[in-house]
Amino acid sequence: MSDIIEAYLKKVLGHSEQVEIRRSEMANLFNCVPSQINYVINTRFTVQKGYLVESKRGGGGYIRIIKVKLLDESEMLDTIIEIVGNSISQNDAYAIVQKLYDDDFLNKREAVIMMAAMDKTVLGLESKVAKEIRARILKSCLNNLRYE
Amino acid sequence: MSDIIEAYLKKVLGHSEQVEIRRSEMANLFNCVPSQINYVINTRFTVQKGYLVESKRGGGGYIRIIKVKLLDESEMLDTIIEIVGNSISQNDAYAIVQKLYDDDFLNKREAVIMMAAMDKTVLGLESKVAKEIRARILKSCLNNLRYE
DNA sequence: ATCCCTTTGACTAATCCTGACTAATATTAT
DNA sequence: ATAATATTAGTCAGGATTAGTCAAAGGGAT
Repeated sequence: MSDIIEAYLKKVLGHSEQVEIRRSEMANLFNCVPSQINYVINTRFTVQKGYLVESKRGGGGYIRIIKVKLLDESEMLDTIIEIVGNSISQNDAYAIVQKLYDDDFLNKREAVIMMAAMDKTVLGLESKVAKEIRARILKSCLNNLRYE
Repeated sequence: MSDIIEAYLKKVLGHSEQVEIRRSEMANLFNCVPSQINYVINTRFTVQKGYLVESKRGGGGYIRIIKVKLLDESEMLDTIIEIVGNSISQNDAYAIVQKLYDDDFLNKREAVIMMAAMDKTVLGLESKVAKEIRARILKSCLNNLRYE
């Protein structure tokens, strides 16, 4: 079933940059529960695979899937994300950003922004928690730099 | 419906610095209750999105929406940092980043990085703490871009 | 028999719409 | 002047409508 829904969405995306659906309509169309649509999207339309997903709840709500072009560096980002893991110190995080800057993947301002967001005093909190949040921030930034 | 009203107002603001409406007339025009106009204004025309709203009740009453003008860069950053305060929701933070992008202070990648760092799921569950961390991240980023 | 992927549905969260009630301002009457 | 009335906008809470989460159950391959 998930494969069928995936195929349907990819067919539409074959001749269009994006597709916008109403979750309950899709569930009706394929005779499944609404949350299955979420499952398909979460497993088949990830950013690693080149898709962005936006949605809105409430009246006139929607789910929008957008096809994006992944950069050549996408695989390198996978490696770095794996290295980061679930926790990282400020020093280690800065070293990664510095490396990305040296390799011309980030420019000066981009590096400055990332470091500013991962600053020890900015995150506050107890060191262990800060390191976990920092890891999530770093991975989130890298994940969102995969495309265009 | 809210989207339609929003689009109408933005269209007028597209070729004018401000727009002045009469609430009941708008409600009539779009065939909705008057308080829906308030809803649209409160959710779509916030300071975070770069709008000021003035109004007057009683005879000859009105609602006026004003697009805020760009000041010089440093002063603009001060204003935004003041708006951020000690706590900010993801939606409001994104609106500010979007505004900075629209005004060409940030480019696409920079905006994407900042949003990625301030994502709700990235910062964690406890909403109150997340909002405080988000405010510190946003202010830190802006302050570090001041002299770049 | 076990493991991994899929399916399900109850519960949660976000957004929108509505209307009764309140508040401010202007106008008219005394 | 003051008071009463009319005319406007603001607030808020509840209901409706949509999507998200998560843990448990199902099912097929090895």
